Amino acid sequence: MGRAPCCDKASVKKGPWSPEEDAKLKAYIEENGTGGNWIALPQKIGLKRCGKSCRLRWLNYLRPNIKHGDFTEEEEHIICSLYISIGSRWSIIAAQLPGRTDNDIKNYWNTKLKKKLLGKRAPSRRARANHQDPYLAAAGGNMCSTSGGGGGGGVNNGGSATAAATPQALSASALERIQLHMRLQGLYGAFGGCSNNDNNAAAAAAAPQWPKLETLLQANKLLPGSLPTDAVATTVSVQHPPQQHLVEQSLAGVGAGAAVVEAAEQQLSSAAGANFMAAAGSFERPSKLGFYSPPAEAEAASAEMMGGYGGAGSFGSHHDELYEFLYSKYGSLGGGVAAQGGHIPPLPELHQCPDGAAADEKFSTWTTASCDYGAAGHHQLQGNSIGGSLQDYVLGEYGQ
DNA sequence: AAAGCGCACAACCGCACGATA
DNA sequence: TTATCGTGCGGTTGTGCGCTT
Repeated sequence: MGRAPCCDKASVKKGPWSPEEDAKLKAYIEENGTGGNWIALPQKIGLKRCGKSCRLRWLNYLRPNIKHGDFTEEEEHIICSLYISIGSRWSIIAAQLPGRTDNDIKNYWNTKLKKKLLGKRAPSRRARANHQDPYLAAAGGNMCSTSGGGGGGGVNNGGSATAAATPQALSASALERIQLHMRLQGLYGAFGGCSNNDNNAAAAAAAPQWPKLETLLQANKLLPGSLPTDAVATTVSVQHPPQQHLVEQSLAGVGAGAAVVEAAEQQLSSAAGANFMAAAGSFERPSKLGFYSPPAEAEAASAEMMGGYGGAGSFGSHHDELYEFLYSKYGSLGGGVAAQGGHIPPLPELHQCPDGAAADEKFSTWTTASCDYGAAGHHQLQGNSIGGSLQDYVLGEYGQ
């Protein structure tokens, strides 16, 4: 038995909202709130709209303190970092950007930021149906393989990879995240052995370093001088104090640890942070994260990864297909090849929250750091080594 | 001038989840 | 325990505008 539709589709109005409808909805909610029932709301105020449509209109457009357009460089950086970390969880990303809606960020990513970072044009709708993006192919397909035949792709399927975690099954989103990670790490330079010269050249030509990274590095002088530049990773720390919402970006080098992050927070709090603080009150923590439930194997990996933090049982860990793929490929999340003499150093691991606070809810990520929603404004940077595994994967496939 | 095309944004749709009866 | 409902999320589609040919 299918579920009943949320409203009578025949009698509800669709399409753009009129100013009158907006005014009605806004006035009512400002006066009475939603009443905890979006479905019933349109009837109460005489709108021929679906409750879900009302909710969307309010959240994305009519709500106070909504910002549209003009994303700052800091916001772009946060979006990019979080996209690599957690994928297309737009509501979580939006929660880090006060005044921004998930829809806004999603649109901005799909129409501008992705192209800007990956140096590609979004395929036209017409072309989407049967066009494979060459860069995605570079990241997860057969393009650069020096050993595989056709069809199977250039990814080693050995080990304990399961069907669900095979590279063929990796989504475009996961492959995009690999690409972005590589690009931010400058890993495209490691593709010397790539067999497809045309695509390799295209990738190199279209692979500018993450444009804001160097700028931020120079502006904030966060890195110890001894660190190699390609050891840089981006991290994002997030703070949710009750009275303020502060997002800070930091750049941490290998071994720099909490002190560097803390210094970054101090340096940036007067700049980027101030902008976010000005928007205090407009931020709502997502009440539901909708995390994908991992299989037992990945759950065990979580416990391993979270060693020292009390095990998986104390964490609301988030896993995704990329995480599972890397785990199935390496059996653990520690960097191996790259860490043991590879010319690209492992990513930094941050094992300590800058303020040492406990967090009540966390989601781990496969990148170098994750953002946690902490109780009472606490926050925590959680390190892991998935970035190392990712580098192993990349180097193993393309760089050797 | 008009058609084609790409882009940006708004809105819709289906699904999954949590709450509750 | 199960069915139902409301809500939230992410992917997709619709639409209007401006630019190009």
